[in-house]
Amino acid sequence: MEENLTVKILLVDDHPLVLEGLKGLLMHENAIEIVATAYNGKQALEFIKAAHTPIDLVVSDIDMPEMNGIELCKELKKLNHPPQVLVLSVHTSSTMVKGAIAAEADGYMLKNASKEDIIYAIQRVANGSCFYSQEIIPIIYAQYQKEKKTDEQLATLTPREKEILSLIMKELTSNEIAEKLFISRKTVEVHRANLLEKTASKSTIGLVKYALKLGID
Amino acid sequence: MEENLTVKILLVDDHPLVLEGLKGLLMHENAIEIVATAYNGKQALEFIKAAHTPIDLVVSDIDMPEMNGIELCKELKKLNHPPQVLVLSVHTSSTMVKGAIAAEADGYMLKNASKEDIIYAIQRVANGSCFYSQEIIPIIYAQYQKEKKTDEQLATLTPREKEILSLIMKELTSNEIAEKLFISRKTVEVHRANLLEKTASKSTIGLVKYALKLGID
DNA sequence: AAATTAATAAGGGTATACCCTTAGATAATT
DNA sequence: AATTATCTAAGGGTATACCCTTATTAATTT
Repeated sequence: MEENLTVKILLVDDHPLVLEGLKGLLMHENAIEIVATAYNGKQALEFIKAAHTPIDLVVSDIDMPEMNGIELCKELKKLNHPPQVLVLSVHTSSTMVKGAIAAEADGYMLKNASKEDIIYAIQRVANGSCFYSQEIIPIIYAQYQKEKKTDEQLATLTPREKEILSLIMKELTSNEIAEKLFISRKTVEVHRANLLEKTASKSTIGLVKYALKLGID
Repeated sequence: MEENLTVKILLVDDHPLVLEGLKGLLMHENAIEIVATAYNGKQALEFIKAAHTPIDLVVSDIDMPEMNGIELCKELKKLNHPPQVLVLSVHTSSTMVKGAIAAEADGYMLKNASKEDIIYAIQRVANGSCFYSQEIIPIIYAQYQKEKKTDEQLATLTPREKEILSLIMKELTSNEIAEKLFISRKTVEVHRANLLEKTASKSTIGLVKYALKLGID
């Protein structure tokens, strides 16, 4: 992409079988050159740092001894010219997916994908795009569904309560809220008490947590 | 999928040209039958509710008069046997994408996609899977990158401060924290004051907002 | 050796939050 | 017509949070 047309790849997986499988898959792609393989993140990182030929793309497993794929990705992205990183994993758990995204991985591919999908993903990521298995989107999706449920709980708050809650969130005291709304401090306190009860909070802290879940900030 | 092999589709878009384009694209797919088209969400919803033939898949634009695609999706998913919904949009903004996900859309496809991708997406969603354009994942991705940045801010908190912050988040008072940690209430208050200063918070409310951003809850 | 940072503790003071109860006015609902 | 929900207000009381200052100890860093 930058100077040479062939994409230089480093494969990282602690299972020799998987490495062999990937090699077999990519062997016939003539725009792809597998420069090296590594058995864990540490080994991969050392190779990249010492390499005379720059690596364009790292395809890495997550579960590995010494240094896992997410840590590897984080370290790689700290480099001056970071390679693209495609994470290849069996995990569909949200923590893994989030971890990879937070580590700035350019792609997250599930290992049960078809040959075609894997080749497609590698080519996409190698070209500077990203690729995420469709299966992982419902995981992020689940996150938003939680919010949706609490959306209905918000409906149980009266308009005035919502108004006061949003002022509380702006770090206003009861006195300041009273002044702003031209009502008594005592009235504000009644609303606060009702808010605490409705949200089952022990203190304003719980209230703030509740409000943030609903996107009030 | 359920009783008939052909997927019954309703197309929704306020631009006749787009409807024509979609029809043209899907015309030659013999597993697909375009049952009807609508110019906005309201029209589509009315059609679905009145239809004798159940609709398997609704392919809808977002920007439309009367009722937009996200509202339509929300309403559709409230039905007893909700159809699959594929949102088709020009928007790459995170609010749109999040909105669609929250509305339980089964797919989000960008309008600049290729013919093949559109057909692939429709078939995937029609089969009960989901499909999201790869381009939208970095949008959700951006969410997690924000967290990463604040991650470094957390490092400025001392271990003790982090410990106390997490107890504050559990709605414990200074007294309760003092008892738990076998230290004086006054010491806890010093830590609180330092936390407020470090996080530039006016009160505990700001502290809670800060902590939640970092995933402490 | 000196300086900085972190954790600890304390006293005094004010404002705020939260608990309790009671109660009037309005509007919507049954 | 009667009930219910909402918003309003108030008094009294306690606990908590937050402000100010000062100070000792230990560990780390310069």
